[in-house]
Amino acid sequence: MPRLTRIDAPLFDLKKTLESGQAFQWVPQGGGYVGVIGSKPVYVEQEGASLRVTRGCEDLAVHYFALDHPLEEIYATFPDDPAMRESVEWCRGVRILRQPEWECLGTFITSSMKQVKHIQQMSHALRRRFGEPVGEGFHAYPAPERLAAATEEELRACGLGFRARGLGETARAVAEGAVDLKAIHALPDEEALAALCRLPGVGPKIANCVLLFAYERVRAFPIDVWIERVLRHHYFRRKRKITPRRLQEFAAGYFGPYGGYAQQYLFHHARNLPRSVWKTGR
DNA sequence: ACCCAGGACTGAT
DNA sequence: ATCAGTCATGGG
Repeated sequence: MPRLTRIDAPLFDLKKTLESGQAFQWVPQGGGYVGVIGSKPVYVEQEGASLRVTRGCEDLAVHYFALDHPLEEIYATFPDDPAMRESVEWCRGVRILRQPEWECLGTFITSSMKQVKHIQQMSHALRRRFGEPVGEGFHAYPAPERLAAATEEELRACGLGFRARGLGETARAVAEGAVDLKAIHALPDEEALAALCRLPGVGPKIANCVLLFAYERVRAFPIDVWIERVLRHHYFRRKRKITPRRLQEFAAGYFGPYGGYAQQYLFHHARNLPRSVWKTGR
């Protein structure tokens, strides 16, 4: 274990943040977590209102864990309703990470119709198989050039199934320069969403995840099966015919300028409720 | 053995 | 514009 440095991390919940289904690489170890930020192997653990991280990775950690996000101010913008209050109470301290663009895009392309546990497995398989070693047995997320050069069979061997084509083709588009992931930062939300949706294997849900988790578009509101359940259950209990399009419009207007944060809290809270909650009502 | 998962895409109404 | 069918895989 490398030497650790303490950094301030008020109003932060490391465990819930890393287990809330936005990043899929972190492995519990020795009371903390191990993973890779950029190209550095990192160990991080929480101790009260501070973090202890691998020496030399302090700045990386502050940026990656978004310790500068004003959480209390963000909570104050949330709508005041029972579902939102319960989610904030349970998820207090969860932060929306700043992940590298390609790493986030790639992993979410593989997320389609997969449970969080499976996404973690595929992500680790891809790193081990194609990622650059960064020391201590860790691997960076494989560069687009590397995945572009892989055959679809090799990608499928990592458990990707039908997602292999999307990941390979999108890797190719990025590697060839047909898409500039950095340039998307300069686009307004709608155009950035459209740009991502043009990539193979990327639709509205995955594009919104990437906008939220890599482009700091804290208003982006990805709607997956869980969030759809939450929205229908809490906000459209009696209405039967609500189209996905209508749900998306409601979310954009109702949850405000930090809708993405609200979404993440609703998502993580709902996923940790007992199954029996969802059996009745619906 | 079944069920479902942080969906996208295609082709038919 | 909606809608069903299809696409693979593995953990509960």
